[in-house]
Amino acid sequence: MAQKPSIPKGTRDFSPVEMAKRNYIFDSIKSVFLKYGYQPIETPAMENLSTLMGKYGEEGDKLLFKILNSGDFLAKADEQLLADKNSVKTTTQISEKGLRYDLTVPFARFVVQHQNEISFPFKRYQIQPVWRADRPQKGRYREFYQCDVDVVGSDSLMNEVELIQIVDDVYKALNINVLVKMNNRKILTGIAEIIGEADKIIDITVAIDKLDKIGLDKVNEELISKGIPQEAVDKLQPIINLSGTTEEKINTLKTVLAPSEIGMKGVEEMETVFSYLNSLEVETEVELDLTLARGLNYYTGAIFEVKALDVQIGSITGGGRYDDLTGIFGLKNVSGVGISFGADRIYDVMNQLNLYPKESIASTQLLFINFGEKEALYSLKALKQIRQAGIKAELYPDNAKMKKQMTYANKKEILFVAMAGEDEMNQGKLTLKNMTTGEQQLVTVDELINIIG
RNA sequence: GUGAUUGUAGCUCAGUUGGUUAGAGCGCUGGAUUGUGGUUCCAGAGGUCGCCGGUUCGAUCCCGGUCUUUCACCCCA
Repeated sequence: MAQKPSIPKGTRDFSPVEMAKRNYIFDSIKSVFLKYGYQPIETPAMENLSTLMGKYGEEGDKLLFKILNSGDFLAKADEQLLADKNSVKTTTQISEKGLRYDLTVPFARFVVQHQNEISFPFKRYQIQPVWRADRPQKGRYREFYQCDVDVVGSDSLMNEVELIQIVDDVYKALNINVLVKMNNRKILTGIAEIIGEADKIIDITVAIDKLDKIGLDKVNEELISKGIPQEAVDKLQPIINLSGTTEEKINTLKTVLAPSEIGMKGVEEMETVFSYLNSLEVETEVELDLTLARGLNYYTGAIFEVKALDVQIGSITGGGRYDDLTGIFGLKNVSGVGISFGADRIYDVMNQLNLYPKESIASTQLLFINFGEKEALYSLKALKQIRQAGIKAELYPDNAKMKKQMTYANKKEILFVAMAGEDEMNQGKLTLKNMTTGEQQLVTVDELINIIG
């Protein structure tokens, strides 16, 4: 027990059965991305720390996994800093690489670095793991997969509409009922403006984002504790409590936000997106939710979040518009919009609701029993033909006891077993056994392909 | 990072108010059945009771530390 190997906290192994399920999810998502003309890219697991640091706020810097420099990494470290146990400053001297924290920042780096090879608008998708040094919890891991789709180099709101269509397609394909929540950072900025607290925009959004979880009273308490005057909090109430249809909400916002130019711009953007969604008859429900804030600092326009309706879990997809992400890396005026599907949470939802089609997770369909060298060769020839017909089939590699071979088929949930011994070989046929019913019949290879395929 | 919580066979869990050989079910291996699995019956293997240290004549049990699990906060997919 003690000597047993283990894996780091918050990481997981995936068994063949789990991989079949995960691949079904990845493949479903990927095929939707491809259908809309997005192209895949990959970036390294590790980035230079200078690329990563400062992009996710102070909190994010702490959650980055840092990689120790190779060789005698302490040699270059400042002795005074070491003596002072100054972890933050020492880190910059002994570590210059880190594991990626998300796919968006590496993508921004990619776009800037390859700007001359890329023709804009650039539509890419990226499915890779990311790492966060967070404390693991349910649905929360230190290594998990993100499936990102982004468009950069286009301001058009058509992109926002397209992303929602993609969400609609993906979750229809996976058979998960979802609700899309949408908001706009400009509206939030406008709200902060009209209550006269423009500089407190982050505190305000972080607080009202918690409305669902902690309730109105606590949200107001938090606002006050962040130094927002009671008067401003009062002014905020009708906006936080905004209800009705999307149309009604937008109309209310138009009057409330009239004094704020940026706020009105946000309302206008939302109106445009919703009108497209209506005429395109997107089936998934899309709701305007002003309490949706998303902590990320770089969103500037639309903000999305997708929640599963039948399972209690955090958001399973999120994203938004960021006008100046590449700006940090020196490329100005390139706007992007994208969303990220949380594969691991989707996996949890799929498992709980057991939504996998049988075919998607089936492995071997047919097993040949091994009776010895001559028989195995005969089976192998049949197998070649059977595999060409697209049937997943295998021969048991050893001339083991029948019972062992049958048990193997059982364990692997193989539906058919084929037996070719002397009798069958003489007739040029095979005995095919259906493992569910127990029925057996003597058939030719062609007949077998017909039955199984 | 803060505060809790968990750890006994491959898996799910009993148990010991500190005392000789720590149990069950499932699974695994072999046999009944040397061309027939999933049912049944019989037999067997498998544990330094998470790890390190302390208290004690003696620790799986008590104490401390550490790692791991789960949960809340923070933050987030």
